[in-house]
Amino acid sequence: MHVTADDLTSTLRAAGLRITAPRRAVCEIVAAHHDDHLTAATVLEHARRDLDVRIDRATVYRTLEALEDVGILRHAHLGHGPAVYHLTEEHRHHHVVCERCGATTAIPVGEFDAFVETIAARTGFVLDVEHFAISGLCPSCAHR
Amino acid sequence: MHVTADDLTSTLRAAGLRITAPRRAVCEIVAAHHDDHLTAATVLEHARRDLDVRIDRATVYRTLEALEDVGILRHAHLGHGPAVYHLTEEHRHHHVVCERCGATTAIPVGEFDAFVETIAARTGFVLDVEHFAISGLCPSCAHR
DNA sequence: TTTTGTGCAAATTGTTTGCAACACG
DNA sequence: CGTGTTGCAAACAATTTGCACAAAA
Repeated sequence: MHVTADDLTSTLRAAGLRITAPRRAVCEIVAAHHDDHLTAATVLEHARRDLDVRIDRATVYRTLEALEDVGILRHAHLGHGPAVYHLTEEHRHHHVVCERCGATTAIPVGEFDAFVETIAARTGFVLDVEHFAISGLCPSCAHR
Repeated sequence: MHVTADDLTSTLRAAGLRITAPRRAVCEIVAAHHDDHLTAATVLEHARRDLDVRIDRATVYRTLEALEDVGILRHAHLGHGPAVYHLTEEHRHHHVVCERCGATTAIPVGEFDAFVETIAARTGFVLDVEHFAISGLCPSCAHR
């Protein structure tokens, strides 16, 4: 089963944080859209539209940050534009973004393993390949 | 020998662009700092300090863009913060940036070849690994 | 009732754009 | 001279911050 809004709020509470209406709303949205590319703006939108709650954008950022601090959420940068958030548990693929048309494609994590290990062996750096998407040209844009 | 400021201005001129004082200054700076991590702000700084020329930031961006359009310059995003520019000719390595302390390390291009080919074979995407730096933890930050 | 969290508004950072004046070719 | 360029100032997008007020625990 997937992570639920309650899982998220409990984790926040366990970390000594208070559970407020805005926080609960953000948790619900994050849980409900675990496989989307959630941005802070999207969360705000969902709060207003789906839950009919109006939260300030600063609060959205702060709540997302709290969830990240607690370890259940992460954000990634897919090219330019806003950061996208995803549950740590759910993220089982990386992204490649077409720098011309913006199309994104998912790449299974395993595809990166050999590469990450090579770099670790050579440089000592432990890569976090998913934090910044890799740029490139999608098949159709590449044909030009 | 390295690319000179004249090489840059000639290329611009060959593309039908006019050579103006600001453009010449930017070309000189780019040529002189071919192995640095030049940002638009840095270019501006050098223009003012080293060349005693005051260029507007919009002009710096436009000139850098012109150089990119002409194919002799590229920019990359090393984590957050401003884009860094480098001569196409000179760029013989990629970067990995420590997400904790910001340290960057260079990785020879060859290190990526196998990976880029695997992705191309599997997805048809032609990766441009250098456009967005890869995030990670440097050896010392990783030990925590 | 004492912290912690919220909304609001303003600040920040990096980059882009509209436009009138300007100058290369 | 005429079109490409510049500087300026304002617009932008994403995110952050300061602060008085509100509300969890």
